[in-house]
Amino acid sequence: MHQCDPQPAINREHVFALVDGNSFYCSCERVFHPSLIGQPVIVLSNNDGCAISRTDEAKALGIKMGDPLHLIKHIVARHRVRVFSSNYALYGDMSARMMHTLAQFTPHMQVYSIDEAFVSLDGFARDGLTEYARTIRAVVRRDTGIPTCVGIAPTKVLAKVANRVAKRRTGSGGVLNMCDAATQDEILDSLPVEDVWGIGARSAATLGTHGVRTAKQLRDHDLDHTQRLLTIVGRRIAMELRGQSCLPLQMIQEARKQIISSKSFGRPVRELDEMLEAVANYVTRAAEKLRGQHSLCHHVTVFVQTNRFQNVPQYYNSGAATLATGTASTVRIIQAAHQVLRGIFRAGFKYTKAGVMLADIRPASAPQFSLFDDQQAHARDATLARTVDAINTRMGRDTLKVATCGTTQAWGMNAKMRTPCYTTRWQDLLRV
DNA sequence: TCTGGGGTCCTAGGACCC
DNA sequence: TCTGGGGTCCTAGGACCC
Repeated sequence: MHQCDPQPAINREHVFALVDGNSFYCSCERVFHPSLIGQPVIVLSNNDGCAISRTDEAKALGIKMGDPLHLIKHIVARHRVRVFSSNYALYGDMSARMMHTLAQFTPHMQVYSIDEAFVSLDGFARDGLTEYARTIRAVVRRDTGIPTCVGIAPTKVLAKVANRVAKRRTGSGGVLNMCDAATQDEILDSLPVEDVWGIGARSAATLGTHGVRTAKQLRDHDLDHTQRLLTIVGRRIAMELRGQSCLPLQMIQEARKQIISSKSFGRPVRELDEMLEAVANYVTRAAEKLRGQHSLCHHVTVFVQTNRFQNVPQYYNSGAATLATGTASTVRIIQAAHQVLRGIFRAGFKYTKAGVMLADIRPASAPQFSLFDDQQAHARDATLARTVDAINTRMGRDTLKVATCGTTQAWGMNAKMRTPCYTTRWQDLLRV
């Protein structure tokens, strides 16, 4: 019996609302630059590489998600597209405000990503759902300045569909209620199957060879066959399209099972010394996150790579080390990562990217020491890290750091069009 | 010159054990 | 020619998401 098989004995009706910020990063920029309203705006990925957020006006100019900036320069110039480097401190803070506002409506919500949340509307009167969603939208707009759309449906997958259609249909007022069967039929029939949440290009191609091209066709396809094609994941999606909820609201944010810090360099790196410095910085970020969720890691992976888009000598390598005792100590993890790096680094290449992954993550509350461990040393590590974190929280990131992180970071990333951190740094507060 | 970063889940297959 | 069977654990790779 599959865990998502229908359970007629219970047959509880759910209602999910998916609230999703429109062009979220661009909208954050607009909050602090009202002159951007009505203008084409894009926000770039790290190193000012690709467009990762676009307003409707920018989309209308043909700018696609992930388009490299240097390939759309002509559009940007001709139509005076306003371009911003990404400012994650600002977006993270705006996200927190949006989620805080949503939480005032119900404690039953799941923060799904930086710009969207599932909200449970179980138990609300069916005929008041759309109006209630309009209220939620209006309050988020009023209290944060962020425009949103809301999709309402009996399952998460359908709520995703409803949200997507609400964004596209002007006249929907930003809200679409897909609770009734007739609306579901109509919308799923006109939705390409690859636009369903969880169906990517590969799955869509597989389904296409069996004549399944729309969301409605996937919904009505034989479930066992769908599972043979797309594993249990596909079966769940198909069931959700039928209105049978298999993806529950996850209100608790579980601790991360892996933590990655990887970035392209602002310019190519050739020397081991610079690479050691970069890796030390990446470990510093990852270890901060690790301590932030009160975990220890037992495994660290390091990788280095050259520019895969250029016709130059290519090199990629990765290596890993196991930490006999779990640790969240920046110093200890840097030591391990540096040892791995020395093993995989080859001189003579122009490296453009490196990264660090922490894995085999376990709670710090129950550390397991090996027989020969110096437990007092680990306790000292923990105390040191706590002190450093406290100072950096108060005085700013990297006020205190490990010496191998260097001071110049000449390899660091570019962000030439970054707006100030209006909400998270005193010196960047708006003056009125 | 210039092409993101950080996650999750599932499955298959190998190693190992009894 | 025939070469056990069943279980667990781990890892790599695929697919997808925002």
